[in-house]
Amino acid sequence: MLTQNVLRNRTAEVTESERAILEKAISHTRSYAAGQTVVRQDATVGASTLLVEGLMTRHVDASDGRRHLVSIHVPGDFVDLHAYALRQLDHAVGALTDCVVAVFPHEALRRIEKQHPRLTRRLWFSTLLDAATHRQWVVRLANLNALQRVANFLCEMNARLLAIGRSDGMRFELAMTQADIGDVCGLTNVHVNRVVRQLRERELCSIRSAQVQILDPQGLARAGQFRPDYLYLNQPTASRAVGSGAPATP
Amino acid sequence: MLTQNVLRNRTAEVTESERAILEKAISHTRSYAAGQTVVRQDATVGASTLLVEGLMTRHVDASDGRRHLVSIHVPGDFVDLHAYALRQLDHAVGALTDCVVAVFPHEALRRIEKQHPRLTRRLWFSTLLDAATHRQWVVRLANLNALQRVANFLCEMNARLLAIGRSDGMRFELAMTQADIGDVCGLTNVHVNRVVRQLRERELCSIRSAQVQILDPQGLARAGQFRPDYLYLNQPTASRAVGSGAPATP
DNA sequence: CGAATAATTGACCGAAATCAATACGGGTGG
DNA sequence: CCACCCGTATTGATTTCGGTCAATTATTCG
Repeated sequence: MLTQNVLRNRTAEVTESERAILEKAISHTRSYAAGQTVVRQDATVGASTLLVEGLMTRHVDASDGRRHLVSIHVPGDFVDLHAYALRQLDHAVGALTDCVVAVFPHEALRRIEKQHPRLTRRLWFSTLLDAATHRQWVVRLANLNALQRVANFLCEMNARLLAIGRSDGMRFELAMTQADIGDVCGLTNVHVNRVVRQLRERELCSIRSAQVQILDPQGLARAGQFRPDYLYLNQPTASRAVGSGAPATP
Repeated sequence: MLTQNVLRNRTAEVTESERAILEKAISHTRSYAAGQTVVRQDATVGASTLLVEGLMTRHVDASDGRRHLVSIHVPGDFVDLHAYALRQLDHAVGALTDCVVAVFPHEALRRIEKQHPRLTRRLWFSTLLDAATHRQWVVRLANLNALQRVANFLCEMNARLLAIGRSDGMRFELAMTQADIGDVCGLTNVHVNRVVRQLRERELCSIRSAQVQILDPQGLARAGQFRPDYLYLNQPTASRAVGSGAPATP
């Protein structure tokens, strides 16, 4: 069941029959090794990618060889669905870890668009949630300091992985190097390292060999000013809003 | 003709008949004074807003009173169209300058969705372009220094205003304070001021009483690593890609 | 085991923030 | 018309956060 996690991390849960329709739209699956480019920037693409296993990035290759991350994806994410409408991508798609993806030819998506308006709407909806995540990244980068950014990012990944059953809320695998985290948070690997140490010293969380152990969920969320509602996630269990939420005197 | 600029800044130009359909979906127009909140965060909204005149922001109100900008909008932008599908907003919408907006009740949009799939697709498309702009903001914040960020932002605004006829490519009005620019670029007002001075000294551009005068378009774009293709804009005239574009050895 | 990759730590530097004071500009009201 | 005010812009002095450079230690994996 390749689509087992599709949209599962999102408020709009797909039904069983919709899942079946999606399964039929898959032309094939493919594996990628960590570091491989899945879709080259500026390529005109004829298919969209559903991530089944692993982590993928969306990034811009800078002229100096650096890689500018704009997005990270977990299993169940439709990585480049928006390419279906945009035709041309403004960024590249790559495998951050070893990955398995399911490929949806745009032709099949076009058929779905014609025949299943309800499902189509959900797919579109998921692109809007991508945009919401982008906005969270903007806030993180523009307004938080190094420690806050890393804490915030770890909370985000915890929430997203929790929604697809890849985290129990306290512990999850995150196969990213400190340099990768730096790319996400706009920091150097060296400084990420220092921040990670601080998080450990403050007993908020610890990272050891790609395992993130959250010691103080509330404290980590507070430290990262993390508000899960941003992501419009299903919260299967715990961790609702943390910092009192928006007061906003009317 | 309130919708005169709608989607005009985008690749997908609407036809005259589509414009007429949109006009009919407007329930009323409204004016807002600079600084006013148009949509409060977490409000459930029943209408979406097309900006007709002025500049609007999308932002998160932080607990410390600061305002975290995630987006800026120019005339012709459907500011919160995505709220139509999301129902609930993850951020507030505000008037940065005095504004005029056209209000589209979601009921009317629902009618359009039923009867005009082609137009519906264009509207959806415009939300994807919002996401593309978000991605550009992420890159700007994560990877550029202060001078590059401001230069990049000015190029973005120039390109977007050019597309709707509010810039001639060399000069445009930008009714933002240096503190506002700082909110966009993740900088303090003080440092924005220093950067603006540098831009003037390097003869790239000058800003005087809300008028941006671009002295060296190529140089400014280079300084800001600006690539207009990000925004999927119609380029009515000049300024195609600047820095050779993606080489990407296959 | 040994090579490569990743993490860690220290010393030093530099970009941007902070704090603080001053100048400007344009609108208001006497 | 001018004086006053308030928001904005400007500039300097100082501090701090994060980057850079460099070396060392762990891990991982073939």
